[in-house]
Amino acid sequence: MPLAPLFRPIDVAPAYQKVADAIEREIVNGRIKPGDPIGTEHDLVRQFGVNRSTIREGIRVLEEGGLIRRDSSRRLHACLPRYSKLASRLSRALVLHEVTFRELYEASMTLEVASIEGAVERATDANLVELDDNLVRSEAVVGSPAALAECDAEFHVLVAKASQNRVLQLAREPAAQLFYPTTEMIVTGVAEGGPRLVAAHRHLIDAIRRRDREAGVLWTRRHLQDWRRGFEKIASLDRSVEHMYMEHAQAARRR
Amino acid sequence: MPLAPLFRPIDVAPAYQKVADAIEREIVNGRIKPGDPIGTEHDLVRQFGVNRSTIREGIRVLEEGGLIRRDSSRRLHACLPRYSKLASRLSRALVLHEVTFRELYEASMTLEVASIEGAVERATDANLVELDDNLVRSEAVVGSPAALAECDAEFHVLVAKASQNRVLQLAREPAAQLFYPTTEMIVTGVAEGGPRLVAAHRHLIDAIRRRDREAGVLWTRRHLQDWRRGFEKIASLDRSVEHMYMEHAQAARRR
DNA sequence: TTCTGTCCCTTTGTCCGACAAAGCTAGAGG
DNA sequence: CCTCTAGCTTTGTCGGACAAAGGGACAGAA
Repeated sequence: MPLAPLFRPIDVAPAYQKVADAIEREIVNGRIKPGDPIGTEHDLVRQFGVNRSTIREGIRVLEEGGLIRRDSSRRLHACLPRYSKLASRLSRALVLHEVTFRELYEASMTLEVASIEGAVERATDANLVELDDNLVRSEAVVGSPAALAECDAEFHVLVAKASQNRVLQLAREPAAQLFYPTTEMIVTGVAEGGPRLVAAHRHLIDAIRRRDREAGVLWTRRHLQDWRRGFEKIASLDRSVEHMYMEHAQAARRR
Repeated sequence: MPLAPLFRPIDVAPAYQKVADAIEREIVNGRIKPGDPIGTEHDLVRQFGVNRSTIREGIRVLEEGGLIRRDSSRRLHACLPRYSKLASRLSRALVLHEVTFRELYEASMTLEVASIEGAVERATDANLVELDDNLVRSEAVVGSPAALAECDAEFHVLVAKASQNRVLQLAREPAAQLFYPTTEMIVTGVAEGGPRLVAAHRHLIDAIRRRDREAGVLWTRRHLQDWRRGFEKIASLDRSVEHMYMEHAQAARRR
């Protein structure tokens, strides 16, 4: 018979973890604001009363979590975690969990439609300028799959941004990052892929400008279905996202 | 006139970063599989030819990224990043970016509807057993706001799980984590809140069991609108998520 | 046999001290 | 007032050290 649970496990976190937690707490509850400097390592050594090596391990944890950064002069300061970095963590996780392209497609259908709906409703003139600019650049590289795929990824980021909904913006990003490399492959393999992609973007911008929700949703669906048709010429939707796709996300994260 | 670009910038990442990158690469591209042991710190010192302090800093980075863990005996091994941990990173970021409850509500409306649609279409018997079990436990604690809020959070995780779409599962989690504390406040403040919540869950399970998509979407909408009405009795939807809400997520992550 | 206590080796967490390289600062010199 | 150089500071890395805890092997007790 197992023992009755008389004691709860004791909290014995290593010192570096406690250092990280302490600093994190100050940032998350707002006592340290984004941009505020954290002291030097030596300062932290004095404040926490532990060795510099221990402090440094704690700093690594916070740095990886995106809560603190070193500016150009390597001084530490608190900062707002950046979406693209967080999203690439998630993309990495999705790859490791071997999600299928079907899951990506289905989730993106939902998320991109929601994005366009928000954009149609709330896009500002500044958003439209960015989108127009993206369209011009896309048209210029319609013959170059890699560059076009990059423009496509940026386009959808801009649409999400135009929705003014940061939760949505963040939620769609991981899946979108995994789409990106396949777009390049599809545009390469399917002759009319590039022009169709740019045409869809044009219709989407138009829908946003006219605040025409129906058209926005319609063209988003078509755009994604185009991706799907193109993808299915190359592979099955039930294939899991493969490891090699991560290399794009990795390169993006390092920037 | 600027110099012709004769040289590319040299990669001058610090050693600990290179260590982390090297190990990450092996895990992400599949040469090290989840569960595989990483060597001891001493092994890594030998392999990379750097000091143990440097190795340890690299390990912290990977640990925080969720790519490696220490098992009960503190030995290192690769592992699959856990959704709840990643999601709480995102929740933390959303709090720091001071997103509004309106953004949360709008995004969740999309994500939870998509979840239920997937669940209605693909839920297995095992999923239904879990949901039924959750319902029973919810009914038992309908008078206790904290416990009920926890059940509610779990319920929606289970629905997302039943959708069999892990991308969706991951995408909805950050917003859901921020909902959780407010649910407790609402159930506390609004008398009929608890019973209505449980009733909605019952209808949702019923819709999943009958594979009735319309009903599923309808009751998800109602459920969320209930939350919204309850929330608006307490505060404005345009208020930003506040720092104190993070404490729940923090506690969850530490587990 | 099965459990327990002991000894030893390994591994981790932490500490100390040190040093080169790069940034920053302030005073010297124009 | 501006520039340049000589410190001082800070970071990244190194080497070595030690206590605590885990794991394994082994002997003795129930």
